[in-house]
Amino acid sequence: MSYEPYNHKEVEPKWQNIWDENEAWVTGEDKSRPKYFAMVEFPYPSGQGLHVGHPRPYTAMDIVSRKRRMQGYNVLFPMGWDAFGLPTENYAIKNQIHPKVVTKNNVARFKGQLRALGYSFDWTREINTTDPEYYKWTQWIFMQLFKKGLAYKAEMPINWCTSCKVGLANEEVVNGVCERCGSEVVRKVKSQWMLKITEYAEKLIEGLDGVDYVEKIAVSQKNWIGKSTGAEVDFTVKGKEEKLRIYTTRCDTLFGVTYMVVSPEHPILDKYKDEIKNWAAVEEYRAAAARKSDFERSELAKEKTGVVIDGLSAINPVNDKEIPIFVSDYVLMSYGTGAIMAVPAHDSRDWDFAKAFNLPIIEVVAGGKDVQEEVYTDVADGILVNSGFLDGLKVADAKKKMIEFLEEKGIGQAKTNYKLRDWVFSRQRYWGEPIPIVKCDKCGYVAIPESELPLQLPEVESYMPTDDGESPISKMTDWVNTTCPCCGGPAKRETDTMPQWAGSSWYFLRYCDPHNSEALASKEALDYWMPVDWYNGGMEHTTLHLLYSRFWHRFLYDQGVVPCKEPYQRRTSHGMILGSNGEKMSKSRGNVVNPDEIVDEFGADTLRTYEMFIGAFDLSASWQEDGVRGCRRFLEKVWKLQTIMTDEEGYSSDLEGAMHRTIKKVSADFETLKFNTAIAAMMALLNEFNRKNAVTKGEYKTLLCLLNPVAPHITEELWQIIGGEGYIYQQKWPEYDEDKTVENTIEIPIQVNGKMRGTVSVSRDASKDEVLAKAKEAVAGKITGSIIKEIYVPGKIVNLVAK
RNA sequence: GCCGGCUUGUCGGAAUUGGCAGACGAGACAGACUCAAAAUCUGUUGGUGGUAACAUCGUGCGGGUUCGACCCCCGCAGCCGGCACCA
Repeated sequence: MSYEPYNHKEVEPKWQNIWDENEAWVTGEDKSRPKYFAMVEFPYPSGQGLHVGHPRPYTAMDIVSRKRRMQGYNVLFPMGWDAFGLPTENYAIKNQIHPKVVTKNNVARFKGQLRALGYSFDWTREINTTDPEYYKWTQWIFMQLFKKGLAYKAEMPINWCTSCKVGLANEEVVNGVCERCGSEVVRKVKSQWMLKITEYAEKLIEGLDGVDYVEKIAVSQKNWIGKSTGAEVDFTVKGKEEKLRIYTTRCDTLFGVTYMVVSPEHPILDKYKDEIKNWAAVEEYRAAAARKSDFERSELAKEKTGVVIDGLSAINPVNDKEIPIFVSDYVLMSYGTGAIMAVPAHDSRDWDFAKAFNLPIIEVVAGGKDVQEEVYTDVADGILVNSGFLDGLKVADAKKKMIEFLEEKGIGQAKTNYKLRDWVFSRQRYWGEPIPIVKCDKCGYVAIPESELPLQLPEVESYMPTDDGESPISKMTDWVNTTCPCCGGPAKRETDTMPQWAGSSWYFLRYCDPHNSEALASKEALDYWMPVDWYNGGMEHTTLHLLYSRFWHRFLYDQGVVPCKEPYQRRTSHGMILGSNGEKMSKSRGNVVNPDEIVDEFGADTLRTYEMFIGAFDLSASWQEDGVRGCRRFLEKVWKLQTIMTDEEGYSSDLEGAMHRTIKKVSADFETLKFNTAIAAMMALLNEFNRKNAVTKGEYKTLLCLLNPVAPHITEELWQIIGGEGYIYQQKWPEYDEDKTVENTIEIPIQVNGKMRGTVSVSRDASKDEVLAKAKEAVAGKITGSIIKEIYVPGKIVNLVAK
């Protein structure tokens, strides 16, 4: 057979064009076929273009999508752009180019790069969060949240980025600095739009039961929501009617309380200002705390600081003991009630604080070491002591009994708390969705009529936030001044915009029906396509994006807009691709690899194969150029098989088992994200052909079909060269026969006292006695003493225990 | 400090989840082809001892459970990631 060396520069564009002409990846309209909705996280189209990290998840889900098509599913595998965001805006500010233009250019670049990688995205369903026809529905969903009371304005201390001049959600503050720009974050009071995600805390926990998320993702969702059950207890302020309410998960330790702590923002301080003798010191402490971010206040291994409130003290309601009250920044106003009871014997933070301030430590759970020397927190099996009516009880029983007592006396009650906080939804920025609300002096905040959606971004002269931190839109008085939809009087539009998370919180719905102008998607489309069957994304989104989008989706379900409670049936995550030095790729480290160069030199199929072969999909992996070369070599060997191909359509008898085993392994590994071992299995099969120096046409075809999802261009070309029917992407996924995956004679390892001493060949259905007899014979000279125990795991191993 | 994850040859990484540790790839070494090199092909390749058969050690460290442990349990160290001292 004539043979030309493999030229990826010809073959890859050729097939990309043919797929386009054939509309090979346009989603089928036949809703009687079983559907499969596979989704990757849509990218933010940054100015840097695609990074080698992007193709890892895209290739993985492309493999799944291509396999599903070959299995006969109607596949929806869409792509879009999460295009609102700060880098674009910052670029616009710097260069005075409209962010719309910047976005358009970046999208064009990304799209070209993705095309060159041969992904089977259905581009007829492309979406862009900055398109008014898209954000019309983002605004519409916000409006529904507003109408149901889940969007509200609140004056509250927020995280304020001194550089971006925007408020950040707690979730967006990383290591005490702004997640996006790295500048210092301080606390500032501002009126913000908030979304009541906390109202959905319980539903968001429950929803995890019905879906298939990778364990660690489900765990981080739960930890983030942070449900805890405990009790609220009222302590009396001595000599006053005033009650100081605390939240505790350890109400069994109430007898061990030796002091109380309130957060620096606690209202009780201002209220009794005049009676606090050391007010100057308290005020100074508060001022210092206000300058710190939550993160700094919670910084590790920090010395406990605080000031005793001289002039106020509290009475422990269970034993009427008088105890001091401190103010300290280790207590946060944003969790619980902003005040705690301190039990130094059994809480390490309280213990540290008590040691620092020389406060008494009273043991109330026995079982640890001396609590004066060491805190005792792991009290699951502990028994209550020094605790009046709780003495002798186990911790769990003591909790129950104490709650009964508190409720009976009216001084406390059981209470469930969540760590989750409401979502700060406003940004004082230009490049985001306008919030479709006006403020009227008479009517307050009013939603604009739905018929006026989309509320489009006005053109502004400068994208720079104003010095007072208001959005640049606030200067557009023509746009800002409007009439109240309620009373017709003068009103002002909201000038804050939505965060980038908004557009990505529902995009999967739009993919189902992207051109619908009547609704975010038709009921028919949603009924058929939702939920997303498999959603893969980065670990960095497992708390923020995932939780926000689940929240919006669950809300829409409650409103009857979507047919299912949860948006994603299965969620997996991929690991990062690191530089060859094992560090994160970054310009400053000089270890960035540009995928364009790899595609140019080695081809898209090689890049795809390498990114899948690089290591376990969910772990980070470091980029090795030698590994890329190895994958190119593999593909070239597959290419060369055409020179040793015979005309037989079937499998040769000596390789039949290997063929069936490989089909089985590759099929299973693609489902469990073990792309690396799937490719290794195909390499091993190829080596078999080369060892024989022959491959039948039937064997070759099967290998090409298995490899096609990973390396679609070269396999398509080879399919044509060897005269396969139609296109390879239209073939059926290879099937295997379970019986043929098992070999008739198997090698059984023989151990003596747990150490390998040899192997024996036996037939697959050999009896235990037969195997043991052979085994003893095989290792006869290696046994000292007599055999006292014989272990045979059928088909696996023999272990002879001798003494 | 808390919560996850990780630690296996020279390197990237496998190991059907308690059953032959090191698949597959890379690198290195040797050979073939070549005037030569590259490419390609073939072979060898965890350490130690031995001509060899083979023996022995070996999955971060220390213990344990088990006929048998990379895998399970207890303790420790190092690295990576996340974090909101959550009472």
